[in-house]
Amino acid sequence: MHSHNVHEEVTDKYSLRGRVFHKIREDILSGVYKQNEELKEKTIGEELGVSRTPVREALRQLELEGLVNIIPNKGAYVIGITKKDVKDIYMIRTLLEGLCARWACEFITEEQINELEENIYLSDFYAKKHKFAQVVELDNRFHEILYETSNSKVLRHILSDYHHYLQRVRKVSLASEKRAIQSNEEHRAIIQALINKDVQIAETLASEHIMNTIRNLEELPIGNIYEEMKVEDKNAKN
Amino acid sequence: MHSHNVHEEVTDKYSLRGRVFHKIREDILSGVYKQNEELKEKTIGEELGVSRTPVREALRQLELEGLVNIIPNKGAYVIGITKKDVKDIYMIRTLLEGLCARWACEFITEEQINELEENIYLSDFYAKKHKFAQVVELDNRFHEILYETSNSKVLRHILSDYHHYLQRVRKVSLASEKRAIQSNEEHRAIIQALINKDVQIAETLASEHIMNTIRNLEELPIGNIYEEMKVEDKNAKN
DNA sequence: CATAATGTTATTGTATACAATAATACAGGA
DNA sequence: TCCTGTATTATTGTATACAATAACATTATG
Repeated sequence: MHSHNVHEEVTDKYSLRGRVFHKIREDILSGVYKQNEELKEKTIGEELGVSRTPVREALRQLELEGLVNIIPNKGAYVIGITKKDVKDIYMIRTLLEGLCARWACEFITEEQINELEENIYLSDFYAKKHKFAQVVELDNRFHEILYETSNSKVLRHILSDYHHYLQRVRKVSLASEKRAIQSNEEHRAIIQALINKDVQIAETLASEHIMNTIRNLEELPIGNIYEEMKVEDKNAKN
Repeated sequence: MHSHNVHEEVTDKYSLRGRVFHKIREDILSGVYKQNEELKEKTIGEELGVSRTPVREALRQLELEGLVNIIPNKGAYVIGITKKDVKDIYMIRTLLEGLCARWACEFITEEQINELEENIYLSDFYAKKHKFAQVVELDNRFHEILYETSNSKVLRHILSDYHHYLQRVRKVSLASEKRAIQSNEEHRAIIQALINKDVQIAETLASEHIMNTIRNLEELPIGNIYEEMKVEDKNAKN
């Protein structure tokens, strides 16, 4: 998950290494590779038509991202994400999104407000048409903008990491018109608080937005959310 | 900064790549390399007596750690840490250490309590003798144990990353008997709350402990804390 | 038959060779 | 002089070769 890094996301999407990195990450997060599956440099390299070198670099990075466990001289294994990880991340986000909104009150720009408002408008449109892929994409964008408005590289980065990490879960969460519309309403309320520069309200609404997401997830049949999240083996620490 | 990863710290300290990685990281965090300094694969490899390959892998990882900015086909540059980053991390930690203490109430073990109590006892001893290096080391250990007691891989990891990241700053912070002793008192109070399983108090005390650290830092002459943290160049985003 | 030793194979770890790209220096012309 | 184009050099990007290690199978031995 990430790199809880105080870092820019500079991993070039267009270099060979960057492409390999993103490809493997997507395949792990979307369940193509299963828990504990071994990722062999040679095999992956052949699949993607590249040599072992960029694959190795990508795997080393994924190790830091926490998605892969590398045992020296042995191999790289998929770590994946557990139910508890998901729950913990949502709890952490509840706090940090609140902090983000608090800071945003001070730094948000006219331009960002416009972009956020346009985002919600579009999202309503797609939600009503049940085009949930677009809704998820817009939700991504909404939060990314929000993270920018905090004016904090550190906070933006950690939230961005977590948000991306939960991509798969969110796809389920937003796949109903009711929740999608409700989510948009919550977004709208947050923006209004930011416009009013009402620090307390903004923080509370942003926190509650995440808590509502947790609640929404818990109301869904568990199987749907976590079906690809296999039980960890006995070596897993937490 | 780091990988805000939901990951195990598996980077092997004893493999070539691992050693190179840790060496460069330490050199960045301790100020051997300055802001924006270019890190050349060949040069570093020669200095450490290894080829470019492990250096490259290390640099790619440091990119994810947020300590290095890699421009494709150009080079790797030291990012470093700004005053604002430090402040932001402390703000984030204020929230997360509170959450950690809250969770710890449920999961802390007898053994962990003993280890924490021993830790404080020792720390007082060294503080009175003005052996501040040991005090810092024990403070590291104290917080690491605390993070373990949260029973959350995710939370432990992010807090661990931030804590390590601020190593350099904390060395200044704890370098007075007064602050070191006070810090120990705060630690003692936190443990007592954990023993009593008083969730509310534990959370508050843990949060306040971090806030006190910020306050303490701000009372020190700025130069001491940040002297190696150079101004970012115009390309820096935040 | 079970087990230990050994040889074989597969896989990762590291070094190096070559290709692609970017920075630099220099020369020529306006 | 200043600008521009070109050649040279330095550096990174990728592929590959070789070394070290681990996993596996096979054989020998009790």
